[in-house]
Amino acid sequence: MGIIRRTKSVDLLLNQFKDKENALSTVHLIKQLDKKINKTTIYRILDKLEDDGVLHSFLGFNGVKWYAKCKNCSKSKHTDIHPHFQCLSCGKTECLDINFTIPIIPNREIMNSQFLFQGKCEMCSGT
Amino acid sequence: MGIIRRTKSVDLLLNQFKDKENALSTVHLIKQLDKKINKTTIYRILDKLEDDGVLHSFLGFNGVKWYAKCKNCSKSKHTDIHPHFQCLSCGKTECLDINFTIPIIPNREIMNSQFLFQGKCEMCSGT
DNA sequence: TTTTTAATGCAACTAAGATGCAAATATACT
DNA sequence: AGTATATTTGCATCTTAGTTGCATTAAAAA
Repeated sequence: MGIIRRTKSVDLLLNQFKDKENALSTVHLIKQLDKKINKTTIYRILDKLEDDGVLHSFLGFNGVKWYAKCKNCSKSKHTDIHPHFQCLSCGKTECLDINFTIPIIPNREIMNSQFLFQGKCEMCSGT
Repeated sequence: MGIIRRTKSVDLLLNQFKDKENALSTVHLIKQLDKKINKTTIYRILDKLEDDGVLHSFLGFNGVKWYAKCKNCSKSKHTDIHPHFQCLSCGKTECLDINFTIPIIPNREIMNSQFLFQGKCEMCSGT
């Protein structure tokens, strides 16, 4: 369905992703925008922004939904296929700049994929 | 912690996985074993069977937890690293017999991974 | 058979997300 | 600008997966 009107709430949400390269969870966004946007509205706008190819989403290891900016996607055509990474120490969750190819599996048509890693991020691995 | 006692409930649950190669969701198991085992018990036993390396779990695209038999795992050492597949038509969810290697990502220590695909299974792809 | 200890059921709770509807607001139209 | 129209929003309520505490039950050990 996508975004039709440029509302205050849409701008507030988009601002959260500005200048930030890592992913943001719904839980985080709801907490962050408490008193400013109702959580129902947040869920709805995120949904629409994903439809529009502005954001993409994935589920973290605990089942919470995360959103991150798309780079080259358009309406209903999410072309970014990359793994996501969650840090066990600091919780930072991000897109990895690694191009993953979907394997060819005999007799099966693959239409969607998700690659998720968990471990210690650059900051927390202490290198 | 793992399974210590061989109870009726443990047997009932293990029976669900007998002769079945595909994964089973908690939702399915709870429905299936309704009136026989309490859902809390189901969650607890699944948890323990995973600890024991009998089953492994993963989250489906909708955030529901799935369990499948392990092949070569032991207590606290899950060595199976393979993708999982969910059929959009029939819902069948299964382990794919494809060995995936975790990529080396500079400065990041990867401790856990998940590969999930969605599409049409052998039956539903109409080949 | 008794004792010990783990497993179970139950009720209540938590938390993410969805839904229906009336009120508010952005955009189009004149 | 002022009004009409359709989309958004907030709110209350609901749904559903999963968890917790505790008293009771049932394995296994003594």
